[in-house]
Amino acid sequence: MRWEDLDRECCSLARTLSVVGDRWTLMVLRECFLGMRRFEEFEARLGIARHVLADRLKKLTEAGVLTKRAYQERPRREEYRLTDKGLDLYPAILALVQWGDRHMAGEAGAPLLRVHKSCGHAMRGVMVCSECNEPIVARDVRVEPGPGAVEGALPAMVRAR
Amino acid sequence: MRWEDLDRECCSLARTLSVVGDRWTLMVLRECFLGMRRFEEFEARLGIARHVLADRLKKLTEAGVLTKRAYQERPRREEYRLTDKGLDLYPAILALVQWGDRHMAGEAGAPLLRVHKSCGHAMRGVMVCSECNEPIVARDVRVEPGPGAVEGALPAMVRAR
DNA sequence: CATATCAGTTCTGAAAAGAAACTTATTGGC
DNA sequence: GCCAATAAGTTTCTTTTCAGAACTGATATG
Repeated sequence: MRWEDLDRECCSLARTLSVVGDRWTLMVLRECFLGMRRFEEFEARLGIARHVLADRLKKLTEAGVLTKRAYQERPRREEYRLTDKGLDLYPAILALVQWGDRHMAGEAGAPLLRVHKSCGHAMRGVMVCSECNEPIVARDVRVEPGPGAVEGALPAMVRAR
Repeated sequence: MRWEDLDRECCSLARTLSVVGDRWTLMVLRECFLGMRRFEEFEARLGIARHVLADRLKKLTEAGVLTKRAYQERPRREEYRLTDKGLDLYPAILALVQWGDRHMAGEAGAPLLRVHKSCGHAMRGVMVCSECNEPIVARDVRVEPGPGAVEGALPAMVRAR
């Protein structure tokens, strides 16, 4: 299976991974969320091979996650910014970071704290149910075919319920 | 840079990605959250090469995300289950899936619906602030050095604030 | 006019993935 | 007893992708 074909799969995770399901891509996005915008910033901070960085920035731009805009002419220099679609990835990246804070940090603790500007507190993100506002745990969620479901693509245990 | 070294990086995202930052790994975890446990189930549903699957299951087990347990002796057959550490990845995977539902689904809509068993409603997960319970958007979060911070590892714009 | 900056591209060897056959242990049918 | 089937891998071989380093091109600076 080629990863480019994943965007035609009937699975939102596969479709998402066809865009961001790559280590370097996610690391580049982390830098974007920390305010980085320029090619050399990404390179210096990540230690990524330049052609891989160029490739990831191009793909993210084509996918509409980043936009490329000139920040100066003569010589023309471009920078990359998150689009609204890109900014929407924040919960996913925050969830991954928090899992690392919790399960992969040493005794020292989390390397970064996040402060919610609007309330002023150091915070964690908590996934809650849009309907009852209670925190979500995996065992409390059941899956059903949705409007975009394709026959045969669901696992037997989902169909059976 | 080798990805195996990422777990020693001073960045929780890098540390997380050293464990789950691989397309196949995340697809395997999706199957785990859908209730799959056996080697052949993973293989049949994902179309993954067998030695790649064996490698990912081994790494996830070593990382403590899955546990291997025999579901029968003679012949001995093993299955893989999510540990608590693995179940903790649910918010991250849900966030990725929902991004796909929102930005990558066709006109047909999301392939799956998720039902919150405890309240009975079809739901989305919403990332809210642990302190004020308001939904989190990227622009509303500021980063500060945490207890596990390492000098020089923070971007200039974080140090400057 | 040599050097520096920034955003890339090109080249080459190494690592990882894909496809398919092979292995091991055991049960069930003929 | 022998053959096929099942499940969970392992091995082998080929193709693709990746990492590292050097090179390019437009412009500004000393």
